[in-house]
Amino acid sequence: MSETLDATFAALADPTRRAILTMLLEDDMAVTDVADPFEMSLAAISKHLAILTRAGLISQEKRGRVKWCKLEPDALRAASVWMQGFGQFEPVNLDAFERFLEGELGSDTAT
Amino acid sequence: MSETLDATFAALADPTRRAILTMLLEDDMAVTDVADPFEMSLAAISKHLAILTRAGLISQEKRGRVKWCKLEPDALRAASVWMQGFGQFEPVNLDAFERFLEGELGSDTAT
DNA sequence: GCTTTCGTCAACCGTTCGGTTGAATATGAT
DNA sequence: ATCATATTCAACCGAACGGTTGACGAAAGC
Repeated sequence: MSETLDATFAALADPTRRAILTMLLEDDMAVTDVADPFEMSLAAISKHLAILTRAGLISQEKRGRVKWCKLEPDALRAASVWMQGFGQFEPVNLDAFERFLEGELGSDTAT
Repeated sequence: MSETLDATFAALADPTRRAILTMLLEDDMAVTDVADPFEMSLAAISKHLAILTRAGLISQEKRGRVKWCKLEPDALRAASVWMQGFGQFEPVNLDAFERFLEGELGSDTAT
């Protein structure tokens, strides 16, 4: 359990990996497409994806020659709960977040 | 902001440091007392405390020859809010989401 | 004063991390 | 069959990590 937190927080400590997770929020992606926006070798991205997979934050499924990466947000729950234990701050500052979301959904309907 | 998250998550990725934070949940503590339950040199604990301080997760104040360590749970907000973003499964515009987070956390964004 | 306690600093050590390159392995397309 | 695409593997690199030890400075105690 402690090892889970180790792996989760360590995985989240890298900006490239956080960016990857954010990209996967939109949709599942192939490894090559994940790598595309980064100025870094495919092998490096492959390693980052392996770390995210080991932490359980994503899953990878090979279909044909393409390996699809899928966000597994449930893996964040343990870490989130741990942090809530320190919650002198509000669990979620949801007021602002919801206002943000409403503005978002109202203005940008392009997708 | 990205650097803040880097530092926060990296600081949280070590079980010793998480244990220290948990101890400080109870009360402020002197460095020596923090080190006491660990089977590790004082210097090592001192380094861990420096990392936690750099991440803003604790503050240290020297009174006399004793340096007191105090939990600063607000520093967890940035990380917590970031993770909450993965709990909401609306198709969010992520650029706007980033801007939202920056506005939310603007107070602690070091220059 | 001298000594003890508190804490950091500096140098070192082995391991892990984040990246590179080049070769290797599958699978798909022609 | 051949060629191209998708992805990983293996070896390597420099930097950072987590720990140790020993010396050091600053504040308290006797």
